Amino acid sequence: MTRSNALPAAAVSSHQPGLENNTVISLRDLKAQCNICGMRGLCLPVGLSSSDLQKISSLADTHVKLKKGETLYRTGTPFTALYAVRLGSLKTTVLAEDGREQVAGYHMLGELIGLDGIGSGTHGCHAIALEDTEICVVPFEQLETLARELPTLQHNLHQVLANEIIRDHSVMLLLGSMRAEERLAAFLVNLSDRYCRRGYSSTEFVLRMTREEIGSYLGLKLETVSRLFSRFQEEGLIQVQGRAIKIINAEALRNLSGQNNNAATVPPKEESA
Amino acid sequence: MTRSNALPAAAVSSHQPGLENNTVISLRDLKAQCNICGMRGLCLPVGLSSSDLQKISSLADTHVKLKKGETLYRTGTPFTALYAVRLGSLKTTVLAEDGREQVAGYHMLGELIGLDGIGSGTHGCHAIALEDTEICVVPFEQLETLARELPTLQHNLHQVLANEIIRDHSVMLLLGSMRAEERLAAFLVNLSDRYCRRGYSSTEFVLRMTREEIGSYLGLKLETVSRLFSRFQEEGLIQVQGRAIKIINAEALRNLSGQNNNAATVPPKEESA
DNA sequence: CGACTAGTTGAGGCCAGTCAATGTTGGTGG
DNA sequence: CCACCAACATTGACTGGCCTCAACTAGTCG
Repeated sequence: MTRSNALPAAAVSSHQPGLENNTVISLRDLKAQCNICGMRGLCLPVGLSSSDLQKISSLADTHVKLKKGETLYRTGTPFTALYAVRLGSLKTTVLAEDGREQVAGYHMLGELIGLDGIGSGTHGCHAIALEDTEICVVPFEQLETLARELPTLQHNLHQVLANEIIRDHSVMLLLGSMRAEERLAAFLVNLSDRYCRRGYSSTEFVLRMTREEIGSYLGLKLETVSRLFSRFQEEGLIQVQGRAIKIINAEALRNLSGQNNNAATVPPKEESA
Repeated sequence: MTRSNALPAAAVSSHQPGLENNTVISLRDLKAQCNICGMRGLCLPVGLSSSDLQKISSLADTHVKLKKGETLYRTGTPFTALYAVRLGSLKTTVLAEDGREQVAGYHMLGELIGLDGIGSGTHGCHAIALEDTEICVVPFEQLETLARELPTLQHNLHQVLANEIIRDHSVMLLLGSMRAEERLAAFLVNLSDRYCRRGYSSTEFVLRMTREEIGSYLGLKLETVSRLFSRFQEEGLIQVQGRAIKIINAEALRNLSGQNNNAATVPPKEESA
């Protein structure tokens, strides 16, 4: 639990969030501001002038590096900032009172996490890096202040929050009314879409999480997940080699998942898992 | 689909949302502003001066009455406003692409719904009255404008959004890792708490929804719900008479639901379902 | 009164969980 | 470099909780 307080010399006056085991670095010198950040269109929906982006990027010039397995924040720690994933990926997990833990979401680059802390002032879940990960820290108080000046930013923030609600609803639908094979298919389709949107292959990717973590997210046991991977392979839907996945029959997967791919009529929208 | 355009004479200039089969009435004359509305502390977390409240209440002086079964908004209809429940209750339901429908939440007086529409500009679920219901319409554009002037209101709005995310997470936990009896117990405990917070009995209340709707929300079939009600009664946990519920052994229910009632150490927070 | 909806209860089946044995992979230190 | 270990993954046999199908009851409304 060594807590790094090596704050950058930057003008960010926000209180340092409860980071653990992390290295805090300043990327000011690297000129890694939001307007040259590749994630710009994902993090904050487009529609901001470059001068506005300048203001935002000056907000978020604190960065954090996490090694695989390290924690960005924990349930109950004070909420002070939102976090944008610049590189890598994380899982968020929620805890039941009785100790049961469940993966609430997987987050990859360009996604904003920590939103659930706004309500109570403390984080409502754990965020743990699934691989070496780089995070952009956005002090929330300052974001709120800036949002009062920039209506577009304000609206974007509201959209990000509302999209998280939409995402949660689709997970509820998955958990509440889909069978195991449908859940796993939906999971793969979702990952595929998100990789695709980021310019990666939609058909070949490497899972960053264990079978158990997948199961936790989908409300299944790890053995069930493993069996389904094997079955999907037998049926020619995918090829599995450990965590390496190759999608062979995307259409069949999409049908299984309940999302007919004539959904091309619907504009693809950012939806994380 | 008769659409009432009987807008009140009030100064609300917002475009009328896609209401269906509803009567729109002005309560200006009834002086039913937020600051005398009994729901003030629930709707918008406290911390606003009375003059600020005045501004907000002038925003929300359009009211809607729904009869049982009527729709407040539908999936896909344009989002223009948030809705506060003044009286009665509603369910919201989400639709899968393949037509499957699932109850996403039950909302009673003092709760704010329609939040999910912010993201895409169209509603992401249906909202249907479970009984005769009165709704307070809060035009969202104007709310955003006002939020830029009133930091407290701005923050409250963020909190309401974030609390919805928290709530969804607890539903995900329920659906993903609890057994049928635990789910139903959690449902009853949740209702009990919410009635209690509103000054109603926490031990005797009347369900506003069918067994099927309960099942849909909990990821169970109606027969399972019915059987569990019977079993809970046999075991002396509750008394059931159709939709009338009397909780006999609240502690046992709470234990079943995974929320030990020593959770009195944790400040009870508003959490809808 | 008949038609309809909501709810209860029973019998049987199936999907996913549980338990257990074995195989595979990746990191570490000698 | 390889042996070793721990974590991760696969597969099989069996179990059980919830679903499905079905019959019946109770209350409601025209």
